[in-house]
Amino acid sequence: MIKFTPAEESYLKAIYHISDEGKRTVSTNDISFQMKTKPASVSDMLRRLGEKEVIEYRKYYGVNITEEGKKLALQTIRKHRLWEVFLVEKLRFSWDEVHEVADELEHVKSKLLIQRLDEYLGFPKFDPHGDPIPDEYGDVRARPRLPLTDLELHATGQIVAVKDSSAAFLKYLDKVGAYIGARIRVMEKVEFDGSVEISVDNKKNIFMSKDVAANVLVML
Amino acid sequence: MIKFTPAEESYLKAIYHISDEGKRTVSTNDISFQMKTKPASVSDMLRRLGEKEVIEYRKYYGVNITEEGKKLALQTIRKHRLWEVFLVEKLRFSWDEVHEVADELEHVKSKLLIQRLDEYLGFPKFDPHGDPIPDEYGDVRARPRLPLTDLELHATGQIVAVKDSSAAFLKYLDKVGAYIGARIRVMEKVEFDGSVEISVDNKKNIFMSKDVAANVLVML
DNA sequence: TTTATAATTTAGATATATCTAAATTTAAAT
DNA sequence: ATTTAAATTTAGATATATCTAAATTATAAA
Ligand SMILES: [Mn+2]
Ligand SMILES: [Mn+2]
Ligand SMILES: [Mn+2]
Ligand SMILES: [Mn+2]
Repeated sequence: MIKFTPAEESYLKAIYHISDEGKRTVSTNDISFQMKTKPASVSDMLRRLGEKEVIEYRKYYGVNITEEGKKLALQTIRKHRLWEVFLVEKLRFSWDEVHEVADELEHVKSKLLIQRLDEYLGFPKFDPHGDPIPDEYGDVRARPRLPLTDLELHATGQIVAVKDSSAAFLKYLDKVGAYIGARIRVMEKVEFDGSVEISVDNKKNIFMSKDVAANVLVML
Repeated sequence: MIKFTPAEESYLKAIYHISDEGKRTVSTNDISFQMKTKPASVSDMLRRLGEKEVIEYRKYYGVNITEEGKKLALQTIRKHRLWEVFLVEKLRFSWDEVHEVADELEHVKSKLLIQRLDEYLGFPKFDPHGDPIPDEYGDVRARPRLPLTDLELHATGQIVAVKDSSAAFLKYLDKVGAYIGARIRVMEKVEFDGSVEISVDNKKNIFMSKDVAANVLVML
């Protein structure tokens, strides 16, 4: 069994996430941006991850994650999301406080720990941001979801996830009263700036700029 | 605020534990043994910890932990023991499975996490091995405890902790039916080899070699 | 097709954390 | 008071993970 350092796991996770956003090949700069490290540091890491065969690395042409790499990344993502559920469900963290802590907890090495945590949490399928939790084999069943901006006028749906998980964005959603699970209806669409007005749980109405709405993911 | 790496925290914890066993001054070799690293590595770390003023380091003469260092060590010990309680109480780990995992979890940096964990666990005062959990200011109220070997014939008491926390020893105690909280009475003391026979909860009798009994700590 | 720009890699530096082997110091024995 | 042995430190090496500055490569523009 090859061993991976926390840094290697984090880079691999980043590469997986970027791949998952549609890009087949991931560039050094993409990773550099995501990881907040310099491109030079990324190049060095890519060489090492390539040697460990979790990515295919062609100098100057970017990387593709291998099947082996995907599995590993999904294990780390699984741990990250389970810990996020734990922090919110058991330790009363708010959804904007969990990410940094989960980024540390995800590297703790113990298979038993994660099995038991999963069981203790009741085998949750989604994390506090609505993202699916891979099973122990790395299988993820993503539910179909689309940005709120794609909904037609008068369409109804349910908020199921957020695209941006930054504390700032999440706190803003809290403030206006948007949350995962909320039943919504598009009350108005402003052509001019793409902003929308939605009703939440048939109770209150919320105005959202296009930027905000684009980061709110819904299910019909 | 000076920052400390996981390795620095671990060394400091080791130095604290060795100091706590009576030694005022801790030697390089003592630390090397405890940390399972070479004396050369220890010397290097001591230089760094000395610069950060958590220990007083006089070359060739060993180290003394400072007040600042003691505080820091106790914070790490607090985290370690709270996580051990979590693993046993919530995740059904056995007491011989928790130490290595807690050794990783103790380095996760989040004040809120530990506050909430403490609260979630109901502010436990002792870990699964009977060791006291320092409060958030580093105060420990150690209960008086003595090795089972010190008990007189026919004396009664209660098992409150173990001195050796190795998996092998803990599993052995499980096997013979000794546990923290057990009410015991010394039924026989063998002069020849120092072994003892004790009754547990007035139900069953256990034979213990001197070596085992010396690592079982009791309260009268 | 040449040239310029942007992306990327390499080289060399710093910091942490470990090791082995050699040098040094302290403490014990003669 | 020497000598020796044990403990400790230093020197030099390796591995990880980062950086800045310089060199290289690929791609877009002219
Ligand atoms: Mn997250
Ligand atoms: Mn999440
Ligand atoms: Mn422990
Ligand atoms: Mn313990």
